Amino acid sequence: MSERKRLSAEERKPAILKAFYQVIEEEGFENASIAKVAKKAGVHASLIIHYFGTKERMVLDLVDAVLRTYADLIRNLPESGEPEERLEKLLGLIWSREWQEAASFSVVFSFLALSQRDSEVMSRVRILYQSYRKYLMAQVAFFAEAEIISIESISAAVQGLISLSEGSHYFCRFHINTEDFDVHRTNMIIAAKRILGVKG
Amino acid sequence: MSERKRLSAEERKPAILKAFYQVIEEEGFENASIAKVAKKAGVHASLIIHYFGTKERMVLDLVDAVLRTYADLIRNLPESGEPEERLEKLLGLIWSREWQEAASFSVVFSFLALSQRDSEVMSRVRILYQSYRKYLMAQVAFFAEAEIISIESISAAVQGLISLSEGSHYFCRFHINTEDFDVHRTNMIIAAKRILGVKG
DNA sequence: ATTTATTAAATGAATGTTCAATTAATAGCG
DNA sequence: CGCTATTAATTGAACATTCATTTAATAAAT
Repeated sequence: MSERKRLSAEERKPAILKAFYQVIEEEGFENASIAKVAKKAGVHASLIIHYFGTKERMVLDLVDAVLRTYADLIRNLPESGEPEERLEKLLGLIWSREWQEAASFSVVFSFLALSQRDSEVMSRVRILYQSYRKYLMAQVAFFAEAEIISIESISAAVQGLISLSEGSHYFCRFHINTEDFDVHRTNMIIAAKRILGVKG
Repeated sequence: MSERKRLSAEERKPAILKAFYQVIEEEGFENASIAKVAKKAGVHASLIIHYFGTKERMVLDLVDAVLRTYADLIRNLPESGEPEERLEKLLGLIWSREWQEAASFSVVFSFLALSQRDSEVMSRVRILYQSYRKYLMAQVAFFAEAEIISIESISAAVQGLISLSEGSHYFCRFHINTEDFDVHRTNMIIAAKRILGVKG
């Protein structure tokens, strides 16, 4: 409840975006009005317009921020190390709690729905997946080269991996119980290894 | 542009829901107002309130309708036949165009986002997944019994299958090109067979 | 004659946005 | 240092629209 005021634009804008994110999480994208965001951020509604111009642009800025979270996760995936360890580390990270909780389900799904109508959002999401795909292609090629996996096609294996991980992260909440997360993780890593044809 | 009027409640309500669905698809859940739905359905806004009481209930009715679409797909999955054929048929149906296009991405994702705040929606979605899971458990058990697959745990395999299929249906649009759908389908069936340890 | 479908008109609250006013920090200059 | 001019952050009040919903009236079918 600190009544701090007079922040710089550089500090205020992220604070507003954070408030926006929280409002979406709590009340849904369809109910996240500028007035509510302003209240949550502790500023006047017109300040939001002053900084973002329109609500539309604020949405786009939040989309960017959320996608950046995922881009950072991908950027921190292992690029070096011995084949076996690297593979273990990779799968461990994809099914880590950090990935699972990188962003609110509610927010992400609203943005993915939005991507179907908004070509700006769509293209940004696609760029993200492209980098994920590119990274996995390189790694799977490396694992195949090292002969610790057995696959027919690199791109097919990568498609399988991405689909499994996305489905697993977003839909497991509906078909497993909350306390089964650890079991689920283990199961998914087993499934991933099967898709990759991990030897041994 | 037929100016048909005076439908029975039985006919009008689904017509309104269809219009609602279309408005969500075109303009997004957050912009789907009663006024727009009324215009699309060719009726007065107050008629919508008359039939559904509140917008909230109309949303819930549409959620039900969409979930019923998926429930019907699950209900029509094979329950009999020789093991090999049945497995092929099952995977073919999961990755059929019918499943892929069962409902609009935009609508489904908005509803899944909604499920995070609305316990009514959440419980209905979970019930659907439960029936999907139950069906797959029985089938996978059958395939294992017939020894055409090799798995450690039935529930782990089923979790893998569901995750793969969901991830594949919803996220493939972001990491593959539109014209690659057939290749994608093939790849996913291969991945599914690996998860199941299909022999031969 | 009664029920049912449908509209008309009006409601207050909330929407995103504009523009001018106000306050606080910063920089220039003696 | 201190005074002042300028810039930047923030608010206030008003805007026309749109929102979901209510109540009463009308039209058509039974």
